[in-house]
Amino acid sequence: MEGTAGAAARPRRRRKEARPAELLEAAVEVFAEKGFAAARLEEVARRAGVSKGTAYLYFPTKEALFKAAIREIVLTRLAMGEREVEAWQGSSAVLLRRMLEQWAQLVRSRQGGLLKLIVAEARNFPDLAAWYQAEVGERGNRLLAVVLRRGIERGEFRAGDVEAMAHIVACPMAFRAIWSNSVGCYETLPLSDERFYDSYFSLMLAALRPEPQETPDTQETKE
Amino acid sequence: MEGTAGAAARPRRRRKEARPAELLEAAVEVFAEKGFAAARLEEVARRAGVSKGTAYLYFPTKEALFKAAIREIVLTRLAMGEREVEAWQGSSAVLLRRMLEQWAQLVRSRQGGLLKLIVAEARNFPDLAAWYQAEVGERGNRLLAVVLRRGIERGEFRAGDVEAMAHIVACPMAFRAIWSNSVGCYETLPLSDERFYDSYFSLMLAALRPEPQETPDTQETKE
DNA sequence: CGCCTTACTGACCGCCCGGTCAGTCAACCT
DNA sequence: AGGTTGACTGACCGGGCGGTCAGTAAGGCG
Repeated sequence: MEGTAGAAARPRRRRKEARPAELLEAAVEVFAEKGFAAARLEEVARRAGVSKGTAYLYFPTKEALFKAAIREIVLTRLAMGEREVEAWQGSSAVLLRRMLEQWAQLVRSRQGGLLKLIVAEARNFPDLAAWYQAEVGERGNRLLAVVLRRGIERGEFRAGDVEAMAHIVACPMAFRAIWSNSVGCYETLPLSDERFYDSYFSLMLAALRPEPQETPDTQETKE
Repeated sequence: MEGTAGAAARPRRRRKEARPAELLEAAVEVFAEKGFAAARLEEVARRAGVSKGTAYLYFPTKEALFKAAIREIVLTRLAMGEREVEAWQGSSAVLLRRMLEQWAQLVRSRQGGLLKLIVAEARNFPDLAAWYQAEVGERGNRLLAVVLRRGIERGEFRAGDVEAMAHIVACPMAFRAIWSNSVGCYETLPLSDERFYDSYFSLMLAALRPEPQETPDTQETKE
């Protein structure tokens, strides 16, 4: 926070402890904005309030800084969600909605561009892609699947291929995370947050609703 | 096709007509793989079976080639869809499924990485982002909305915020288009195409299904 | 068959940025 | 205060790539 703002006329100061975190935060911002290759280390350093040389005191290469930034920011978020799911007492629909809303909040934050960054650089950093898929993608999906399974057992949701359903339920959020931090940055999104989330939750809950007792496909075509 | 494959020991040939298209195709491939900044013009030229100098005979700068490639590839696809929707006679659910399947096919093609490319470079090329949003994103969404509106009028789908619903229905496809051309390139996707599409179609059709006649939200409020 | 046009080549240039390191000065110790 | 450490700086280097252009030969024409 401090590095980003007060870069002007700063007297040279020694702050060994705070530097790495400031650099990582600045790095995620710049990398998410420009992509790895187009990002300039001098700009990362400037936003962190130090000179380029300083960055190299803490990270040996541009690539190391890049990977450290992603790993650093990503962790510790799912753990919170996992704890909440375990402790939850109320209805599964509300739990589901709560989780998605927390994700939405993350998307709007400073680090919202992270998923886009991963996607953009996956083919240049296959090891990073594999790590992300396993450690974040799959783990998040498992968490959602737990919620769905719980809802099915309680009779709130209809049964089905739980993991696939979890994945598809997550897709609109994931897509919005990517889109609103790329194309949506310049062209205002055609769909307001409110309309998007209203329709999103209502469609997903409708999709998960148990089948009606009679055959579902339009016995009488109303009109 | 010819440029990509037979680059070895090619005798120098004059083919003024075919060059631009070959260069554009190679360009989309390389740009989608590496991103704009990391892509090398020499590699684009090599895949098109020519030398770097030749590329500059047809496109003045790297950026011009980049934008031409995207615009070229993107167009003429929606028009087909629009014609099909207009002429369709059968059920809206089948039409919807057909459209999504055609999109899925496009994603698996050589140009599948295009959406990922747009997303990755949007912040470096704001004008391109705006153009894409308006000319492709919104137009595609309008097309889907037409299908939904048709389904609602025929009593096949439930009413609602049609444009928002169209957007959300499209999200899983869009996300898969991006993901399978980035992270999914190296880590095999945890969900097979078959499972994904099965659950996708079934969830979306369930979401669009008209409300049951009794009050939808669990007549006895448990919890 | 020889000449001319021009599509095509690839060696070359200059800039830009990742990475280095000799020097500087803030902070702490005594 | 003076000395010492080591966090920090920024000028510098070298390589790599976007972009150029003088030269080469394919192909058409008389």
